Amino acid sequence: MNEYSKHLPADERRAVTVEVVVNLAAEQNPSDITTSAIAKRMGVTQGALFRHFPTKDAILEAVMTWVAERLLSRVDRAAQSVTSPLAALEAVFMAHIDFVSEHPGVPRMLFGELQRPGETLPKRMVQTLIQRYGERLRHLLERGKAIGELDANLDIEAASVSFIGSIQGLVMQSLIAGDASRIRRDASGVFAIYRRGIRSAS
Amino acid sequence: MNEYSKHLPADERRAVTVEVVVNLAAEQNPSDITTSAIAKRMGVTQGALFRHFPTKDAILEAVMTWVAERLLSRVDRAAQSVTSPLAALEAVFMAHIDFVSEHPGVPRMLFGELQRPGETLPKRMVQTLIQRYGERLRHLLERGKAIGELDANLDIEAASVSFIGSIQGLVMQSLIAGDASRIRRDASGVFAIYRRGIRSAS
DNA sequence: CCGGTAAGATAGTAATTAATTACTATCTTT
DNA sequence: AAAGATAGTAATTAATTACTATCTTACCGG
Repeated sequence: MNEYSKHLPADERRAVTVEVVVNLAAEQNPSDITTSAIAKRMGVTQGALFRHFPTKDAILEAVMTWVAERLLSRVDRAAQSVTSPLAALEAVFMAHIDFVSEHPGVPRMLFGELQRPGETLPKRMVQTLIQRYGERLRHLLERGKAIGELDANLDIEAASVSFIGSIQGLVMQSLIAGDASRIRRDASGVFAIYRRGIRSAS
Repeated sequence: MNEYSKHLPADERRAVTVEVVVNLAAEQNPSDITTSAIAKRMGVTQGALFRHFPTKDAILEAVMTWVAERLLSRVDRAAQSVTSPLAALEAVFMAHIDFVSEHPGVPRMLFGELQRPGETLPKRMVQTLIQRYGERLRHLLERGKAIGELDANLDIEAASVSFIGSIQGLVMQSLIAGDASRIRRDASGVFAIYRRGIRSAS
């Protein structure tokens, strides 16, 4: 009765599909994931996938929905766990790091989607996700500035870009080292520099 | 007698090929660049490519060599233009930003290569490039620490990752906005936060 | 227990990919 | 100007891609 049994109800099959894509993205270039590879990993024939999704892009859409829900809910939970904006930023950072440590393929999928030419739906979903993520960051940064916790002259936009960039840098480093566990190990050191860069002088 | 004329000498043809790949990478997902697309852009048939390169990967190798030479020489020149390590870091940052502004496809190609499974030669070349880049950064960071320009407790490794991450963050931001010129515009603000994060308290 | 249906298998399609072939056009050298 | 070398063409290859049409099986409510 595990998820590898044949003849799953359609919604469970779709859920399994999404998980498999996320797992495969951790192992290879996300844009090279084929429907055959997905089906094989599920223990199902390739054609069977199209019982549940009209196109491959529909699969990617489902994955993006999955990512957006999981990531944003974690980030929001982390932000609400503390009152200080600066502490909230750190909690968000670590929650994000936890997320990408568990799912190393996700940031690479997002980055890959952004590079696709034209206006695909999955690409739009990624843009929306990062935009919403950025709003939360800017909100925290503004609050921190207002209560004097962050530098009065802080460039909010640059701070938001740097925040995401710090995570992206950790992801890239783990790719070079070929070691996903590096992300978590180096995270606190990287955030320490970032914190020093944005907080008030006092 | 321009570069689009037919019947180029082999070395010129190879040089043009590399340039075309770099340009194409700015417009689409680098891992989706086909040999047909490269040939078409050059005004040559697809098969002609294989007169000058044994495989597609050989083309990518040539591109990586091109990138490594250009990027590292620019970075070294920038670092030598000033004596202060902190000023050198800023000069390197801006030189790197200039480079990716002129060649927006390059950081995406590197990132994409790193995601390929197995041990391809182009992938190894990217790892070597970034490793050599990191050595230069760590050297500057150590020097800055030694002369008291940078924070005495600075985590060199984290500072190196953050440096590259800051650039990666700018690249990602420009992808989301679909506007390569954003990289240059936001660069100084992002570096300002980074500088604040690493320099000594005084 | 049985009949209908949802889920999967089988076996295709057309398009695209990198790479190879036999041949031709164009330079270069003597 | 002849002859050899170099560079490019056009067509074709096998493999792989996303997707589809048809047949078969397993499950579930009565």
